[in-house]
Amino acid sequence: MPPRKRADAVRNEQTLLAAAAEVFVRSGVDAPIREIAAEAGVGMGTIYRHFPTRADLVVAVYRHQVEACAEAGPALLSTSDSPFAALRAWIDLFVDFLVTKHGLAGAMQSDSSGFESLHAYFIDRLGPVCGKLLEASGIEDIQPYELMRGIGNLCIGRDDDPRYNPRRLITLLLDGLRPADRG
Amino acid sequence: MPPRKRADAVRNEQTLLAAAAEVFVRSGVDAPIREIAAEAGVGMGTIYRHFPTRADLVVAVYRHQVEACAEAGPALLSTSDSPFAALRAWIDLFVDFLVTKHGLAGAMQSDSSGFESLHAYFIDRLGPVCGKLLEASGIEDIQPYELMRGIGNLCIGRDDDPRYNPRRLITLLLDGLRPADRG
DNA sequence: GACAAAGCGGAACAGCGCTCCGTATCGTTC
DNA sequence: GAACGATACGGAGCGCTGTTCCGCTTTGTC
Repeated sequence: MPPRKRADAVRNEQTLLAAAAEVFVRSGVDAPIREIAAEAGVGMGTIYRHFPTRADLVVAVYRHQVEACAEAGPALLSTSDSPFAALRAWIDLFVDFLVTKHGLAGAMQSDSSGFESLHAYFIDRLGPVCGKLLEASGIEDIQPYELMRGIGNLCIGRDDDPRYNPRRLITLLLDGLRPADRG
Repeated sequence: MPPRKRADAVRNEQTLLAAAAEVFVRSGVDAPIREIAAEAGVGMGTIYRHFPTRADLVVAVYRHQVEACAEAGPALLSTSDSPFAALRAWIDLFVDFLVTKHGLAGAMQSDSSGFESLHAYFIDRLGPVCGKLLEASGIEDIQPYELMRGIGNLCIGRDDDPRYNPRRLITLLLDGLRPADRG
């Protein structure tokens, strides 16, 4: 078994998560590592030891919310009027999540350093959930990966432009998917 | 009237355009300025003098193709079976353009330095064209800005993943827009 | 208290955008 | 073709990033 972690290491990890959450809100998930280190009052080495890649840090900060989103899938399926309504509601949650975390949607598509595995994490955790909802809705025109990536892409960019509302486009997409005999 | 440009300046500008086009293909539109400078065999100062921002360079390289796309709008309208078919064909051209220029779709949404005005250029030049096509198709659910940005966003990301095909999603979007009585 | 082991800090290096100014080239004038 | 101002060029240098690496500190244990 692995040796128990030192107390200061545990403390620092918590401090870092709180600091990162704060900085992500203020400056987006692309914020400089130095800024997060400063906010936490630790050195950069400490960040890299606890979270080797940027994606690790982002995942750690948002893990609870991703988990909640994943668990909401089956729940919605059992409480909604129809499977398709559940799908719509779930996608609403997903979009809420993406648009409230500055730059997260962009980071997921970014091929720049540190973010590669973010994409994979979201797909791994939420893809199957989305798949169940699609299946229950009888939608076979599209795979979960493609739908989620498309939705993620539509959420990219500044959200302060009244001319662009990703939800409208996502609604259109979903309308295109809904077979005629479903609500 | 402005003084005539020096011969070496004209020569360099041409060299730079050719070099940038080459590098954009090889390394995407995010390629380091130094790489373009090296390819052209000039110093970085020369690039910045001719093209003060990155967007200026990108626009200069692709101006002809954007122009062609803009002019294709009215042409398609007069040769297609229906206005909606023209819209679809035009969007196909637009998507072709975006997916063949590595990173261009991403750059248009990028809020990072140098690319801000790219977005504006595309909207200014192609937005009205798209607007005409929407109008002729009788589509009032969506504005050209929103549609173009949505399409652009859907084209973001690596294009070597068989699981994700932006055209499928764009087709769905368009299906959602097509009123029942149109082809 | 002593002593590994674990963890920490931040200097240092590399890559990038962008500026700035000494130098080279051009076009013109005689 | 020589001389000279205007124009344009090159690239060193600055600031900001990510990332590594190692001497020093703290911790847990005996």
